[in-house]
Amino acid sequence: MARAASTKGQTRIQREKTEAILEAALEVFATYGFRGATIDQIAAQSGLSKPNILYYFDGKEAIHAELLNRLLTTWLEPLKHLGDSDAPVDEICAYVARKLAMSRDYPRESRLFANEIIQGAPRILIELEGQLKTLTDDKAALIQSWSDTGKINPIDPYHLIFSIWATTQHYADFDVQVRAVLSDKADSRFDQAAAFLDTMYRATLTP
Amino acid sequence: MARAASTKGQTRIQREKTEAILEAALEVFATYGFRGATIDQIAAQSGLSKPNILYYFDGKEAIHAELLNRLLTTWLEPLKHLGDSDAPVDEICAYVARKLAMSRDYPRESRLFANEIIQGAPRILIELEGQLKTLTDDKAALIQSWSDTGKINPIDPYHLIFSIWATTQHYADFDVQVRAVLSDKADSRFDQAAAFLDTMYRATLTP
DNA sequence: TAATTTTCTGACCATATGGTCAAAACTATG
DNA sequence: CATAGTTTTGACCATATGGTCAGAAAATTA
Repeated sequence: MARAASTKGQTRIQREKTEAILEAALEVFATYGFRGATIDQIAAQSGLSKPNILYYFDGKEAIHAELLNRLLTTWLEPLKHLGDSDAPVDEICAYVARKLAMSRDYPRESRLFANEIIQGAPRILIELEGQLKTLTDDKAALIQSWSDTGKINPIDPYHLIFSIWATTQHYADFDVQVRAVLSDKADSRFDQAAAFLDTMYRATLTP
Repeated sequence: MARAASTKGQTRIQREKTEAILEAALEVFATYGFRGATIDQIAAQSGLSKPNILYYFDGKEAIHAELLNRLLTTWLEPLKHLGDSDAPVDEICAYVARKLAMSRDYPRESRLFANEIIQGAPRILIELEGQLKTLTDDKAALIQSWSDTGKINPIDPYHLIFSIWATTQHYADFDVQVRAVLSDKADSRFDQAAAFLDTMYRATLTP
């Protein structure tokens, strides 16, 4: 029997099929949210049969859980890299750039996350109150120390972080809207965004 | 027979029940998205029976369509009020404040909209490419003119608008996350946000 | 108050959906 | 290649869901 959630002791087929399912599920869950997605859609998307999918995962919930599980780590990665620096403004702008790049390169992951949060985070709230809060508190303290020592303008570190999340993820989550508004200028939206955000955060933070 | 989408020539009962249904539907659609929401949930929420709901609306799609229809106008209202001014920075900051107030006062509307956009805006894309784009082009031109005449710092007006949408709507759409991170400081989140955003946009825009 | 119209409901239907299972097909290995 | 183990599937089930309809209940009008 299969159904291994861990990556240990898996056969080639197990690894391949599990990945194929998660890849397809990411697409489907990101587009329709948990309740709106169906196993049949994931089956169609992955080219596997429904029973075959349920051979590898214990159900719809389990697939979704595994996706969220893998996602959170990746998602917090850019923020983890925010470290102390002699040039805090550059450090924060670099974080903004990394985060924007993630919206460009992993839009589905961003939407999966967004769907979950908007709908009240029923299956990830614990992680938010744990991992996410801890990490954010940590980095907010760092930013606060820069603020206190006059290395950056005095601002609320938490809301600075929120604004960075909001502005960068916007380009993944609201991509259709961004494209609709920019229409012919939409192709270079990520480069434009990078330039704008860099300008904005430099202006905001530079003492 | 009922099923009037217009507000004309309605009886008292028609008006009341239609509103009750839309109110309940807003709650449900905002929380679960279109595909995730069920008529039974709307029935339970509104205290009406399912057939009774379908007596007033031609189906799930029709309820959702009516909600989106009413929403778009309200939603674009704050941006419409952005007019020419001798103090463009104040004008834009006032817009930010209005938009943030909408997130505070109408979080469900914000989430309804967010759900729709994230999921690819299948039933509102036309409006985005029409009304929304037209209005945004209009206001972007205004901001550009301020930029050109040196009344505000030179910035990309479209991405400025995107950033305002992103940062303000974030407090409605990602409310659970904001609360989880701020925990005990969460109660005053809208006041904190107002102060932070005002600081950020003043720094960004003031020449 | 009787007739007429509007509103509401229980019972029902067709389809969609999450999930199961026995057996078939396939793979790896002694 | 035979056997043991793994993977896959068609057929199936129970429940959920969008929606219908004939008639009952309530409201309105004559």
